[in-house]
Amino acid sequence: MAHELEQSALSRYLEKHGLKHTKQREAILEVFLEATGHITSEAIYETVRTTHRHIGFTTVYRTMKLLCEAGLAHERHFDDGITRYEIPHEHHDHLICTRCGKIIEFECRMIESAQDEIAARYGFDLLRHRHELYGHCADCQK
Amino acid sequence: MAHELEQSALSRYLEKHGLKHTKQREAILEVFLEATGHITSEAIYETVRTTHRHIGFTTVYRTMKLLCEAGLAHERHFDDGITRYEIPHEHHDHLICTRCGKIIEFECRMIESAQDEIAARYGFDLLRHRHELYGHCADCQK
DNA sequence: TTTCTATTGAAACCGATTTTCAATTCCAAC
DNA sequence: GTTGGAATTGAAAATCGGTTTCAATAGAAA
Repeated sequence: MAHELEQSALSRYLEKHGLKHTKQREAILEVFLEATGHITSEAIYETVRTTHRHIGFTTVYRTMKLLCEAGLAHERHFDDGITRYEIPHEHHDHLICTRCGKIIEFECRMIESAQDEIAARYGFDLLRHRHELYGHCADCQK
Repeated sequence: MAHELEQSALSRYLEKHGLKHTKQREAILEVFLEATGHITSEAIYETVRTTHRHIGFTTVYRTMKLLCEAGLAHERHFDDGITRYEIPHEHHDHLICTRCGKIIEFECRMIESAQDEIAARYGFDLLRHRHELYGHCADCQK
C-alpha cells in the first residue's frame, strides 16, 4: 500500500471522530491519490471496482465526502454538473476546454487582489470565489 | 399591457420562427420584466399564477427558454443550482451574499484583460467565463 | 368554420447525488 | 477468541431542478 502519509492521516481522522477504518475507505483513498488531475466519482468507482468488485457507488460518494472533510480531497464543480476531486494544494482557478474536457490550473495575484478590492467596495466579507474560463485549447483549435 | 417594446420584440421573434403568440407567453414575459434583479423560474411561476391561475411550471420553464433564445432574457447559474434570469445588458459578473441571497453586479476591466492574457498564455480560445464572489454582505455582517 | 400545427399542463422521466434500511463489519471489552 | 453494539455497507428508493411525453386545447391561415 502506497501513500502511507495520506493513509495515516485518514486513520488519524477516523480515530479522532469515532469512525471506523475499512478496506473500502482505504481503497478509495488509494485510487483517488493515484489519479492525476481532476477525477470524477464515476472514474473513481470504475477504477476501484477493478480491485474491489463489490464496492457500490454510494460508498464512493460517501467516502469522497469524508476525504473532503478530512482535508485529503477538494471538491470542484464545473459547468457540466459533475463533481470532480483534486488533491489539495495552493489556491488556483481553472481553464477548461469545452471540446476535450482538458482542465488547466492557473493562479493570478492581480485577479485575486482585484476581487478583494471589489468585495471591499461593496462592503462584502469575501469567503470564496468561483472563477472558470471556458474555451478551446490549442489542440482542439486545429 | 406595459413593456410594448419587449412584447413586440417577442411577437416578431415568434412570427419569424412560425411560433404562436399566446396569453401565457405574454404574461410570463410581463412578469419577468416587472421583476427586479435575478428572478428564479419558481418566483415567476408564483407571480404569474396570481393573474393566470391555470399556468403550469412546464410552461414557465419552456417560455423562459424561449425568451433566452429570443434575446429577451439571460440565464444565470450560481452555486445553489437554481436557474435565474436577468434582463440582458452589458457584460458583468456577480457578488453573492450566502446569507441573504443578495446579488450585486460588478464589472472589472482589469480582470477581463487578465483573463484574456491567461487564456493566451495557455493557447486557449476563450469563449466565456464564470466569475462569482461569495461572501456576507454589509447588512448580514451585523 | 374548418383544418392544421403549435402549445399547453399533468405526469412521467432524467441524471447526479443522497437517503433509507436491513445486513454486515469493525473493534473494544470481556 | 467471542460477544455486543455502534458504524458501515450496498441496493434500492428518494431527491431535486429541470425536461420530455402525450393527449387535449387553442392559435391562425385558408
